[in-house]
Amino acid sequence: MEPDPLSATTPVNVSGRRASITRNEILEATLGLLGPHRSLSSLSLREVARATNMAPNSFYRHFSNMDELAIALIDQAGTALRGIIGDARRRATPDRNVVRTSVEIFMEQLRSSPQLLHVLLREGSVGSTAFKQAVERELRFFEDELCSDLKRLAHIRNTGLFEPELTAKAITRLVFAMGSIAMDLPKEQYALLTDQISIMVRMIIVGSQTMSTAKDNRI
Amino acid sequence: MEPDPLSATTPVNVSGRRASITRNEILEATLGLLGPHRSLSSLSLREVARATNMAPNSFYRHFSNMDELAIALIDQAGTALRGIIGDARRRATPDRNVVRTSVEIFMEQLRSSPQLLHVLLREGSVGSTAFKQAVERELRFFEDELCSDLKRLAHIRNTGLFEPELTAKAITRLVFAMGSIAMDLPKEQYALLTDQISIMVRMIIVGSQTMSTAKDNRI
DNA sequence: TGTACATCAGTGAACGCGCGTTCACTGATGTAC
DNA sequence: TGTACATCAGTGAACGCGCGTTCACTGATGTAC
Repeated sequence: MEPDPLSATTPVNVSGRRASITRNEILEATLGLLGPHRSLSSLSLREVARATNMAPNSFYRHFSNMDELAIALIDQAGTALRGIIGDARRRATPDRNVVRTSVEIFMEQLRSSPQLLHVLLREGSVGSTAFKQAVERELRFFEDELCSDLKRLAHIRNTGLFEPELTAKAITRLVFAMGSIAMDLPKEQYALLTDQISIMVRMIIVGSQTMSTAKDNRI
Repeated sequence: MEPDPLSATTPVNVSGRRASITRNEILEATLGLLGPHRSLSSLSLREVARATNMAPNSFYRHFSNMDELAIALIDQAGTALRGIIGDARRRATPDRNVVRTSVEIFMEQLRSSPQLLHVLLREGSVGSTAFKQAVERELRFFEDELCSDLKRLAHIRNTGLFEPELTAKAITRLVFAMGSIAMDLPKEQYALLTDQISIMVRMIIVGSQTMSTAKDNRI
């Protein structure tokens, strides 16, 4: 017999009060609210409170406003995703094509935890300045890591690379833009999109290599 | 002497009622509300009504809800931008580099009427399904037109093109993603961004050309 | 071990506000004769 | 030209609702002695 169905999952005192609320519980609950039609900037403080099963004003014990929560979530998502991609990169064998493999990992992550990527793919275009800067910062981390990879790869293969920073930026932004499209498509199309994105990335890399040896790169 | 300051700009009856309100007035007023921190999906019906200087319920004489207005605005923005780019393309001389010229026109449009581009650059990731489909439709128009251009260009220059559709899609998405970044930067940096975007586009095109003649395009 | 006390995370109740939407009204405009 | 009437775009007032934020309270937990 459960008088309150929530008490089965949440520790509750005799007074009916939540025993304790961790910052992470709030972040997790907020992630769970994100979806194709719900972005961080469209969430209300009270929605987050309901999802966390706490009183609305309890929110202020952990964050001073929704912007602060959003930024915490963006930082967390960026760190998590870079960790995953970094791990995969370090495990990558020279046998497999590195571009293809990386795009596959990215798409797999998109499939398994879309909310985490939602934060990085879709929140950058709206919201407060601090908000957008947090997303930009995370994207630049990706660009920097990718840029190192590209340089190392070019060195190994003994090919040149035209404007490595721009190449990395183009790849990052394009992959994230395509990932944003993917989020709205049925999962059956992920394989097709993985192919398409891989080809696109390959075009940029091949273009960069070719331009590094060309005499005339006037644009 | 103006008893009501608004009557100086808006025809008002003796009863204090707006003489007439056109659909276009509402669209224009809505565009004026958009900015770095304000997207279509964050606007309220009452905000639009205030900006149009009409009673909130008058909104329903023109649109059945905010989504309908948003879609009308997206269609209008897409048509307008394609017109501008199409004109410029037809006027382009073979002397000037076509990529560079097109990117310049795009960036100039971004500078002169950011609100119009805002609708296409930033509204695609949030909002209702119908909403996002409207943006996707407009972007595909761009892709199609660009694809024709690329094929024609390749034919003239007698170069190949690997996967023209994908090439066009990569360019479109990348340029729009970079344009979205540009909207938040001071205008002094537009020249720099124009350079960067031009190089990125060039990388994709050169990559596509190179891959069309390569034997091994495994990705 | 037991007692007194300080701290502070969580909360119920309340607030004022802007929101989307409805209803019935009004008065300008067009139409029939 | 004048009159009677229908239409309908624009509106004032009102509604119920969810919102962010505040206040004072409570009771669990840690600390001093």
